[in-house]
Amino acid sequence: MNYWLMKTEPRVFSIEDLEKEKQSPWEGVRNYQARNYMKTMSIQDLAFIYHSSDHTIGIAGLASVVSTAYPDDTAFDPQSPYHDPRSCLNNPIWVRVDVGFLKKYQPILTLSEMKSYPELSTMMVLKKGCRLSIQPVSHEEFKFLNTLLSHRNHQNT
DNA sequence: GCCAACGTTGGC
DNA sequence: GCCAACGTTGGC
Repeated sequence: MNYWLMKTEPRVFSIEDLEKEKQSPWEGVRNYQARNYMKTMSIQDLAFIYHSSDHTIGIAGLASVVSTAYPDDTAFDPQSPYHDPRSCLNNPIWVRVDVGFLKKYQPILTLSEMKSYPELSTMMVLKKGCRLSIQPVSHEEFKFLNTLLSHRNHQNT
């Protein structure tokens, strides 16, 4: 089993949206490195959902990977904001996976709080200028985060 | 809204 | 294959 961090702008798609929909395609990834990571995902992998470009930035929830990668057909749709004319049905460039809602973290584990833990200093998302929207998370990082987050959620529910 | 850091494009 | 110009990301 592998662990991931998946970025989203909550104004476009938030953890609340995923909670409502229970399951959703993770579409619109248009970066080769992120795509390649998605292609290596397995069912039951776990992914932190990270809210970026918002007034509250940080880890907002947890999702499970519920499908392996398959063609992202939003690339074929001229009406879609994710349209890419280079990608065609018989030779799709872009893929997506489906993710299922698991948890919402309240409050969000903010970026600035994450920066305060030396255990998380290796995380890609904390590296300055890292724009990769799908990031691998190490087992150690996951373990630390999971412990931290379940403790926090306990205190608040 | 600003702007640094990054990824992509395209001329050569 | 190099690299300047450009568009985008994302924290602040």
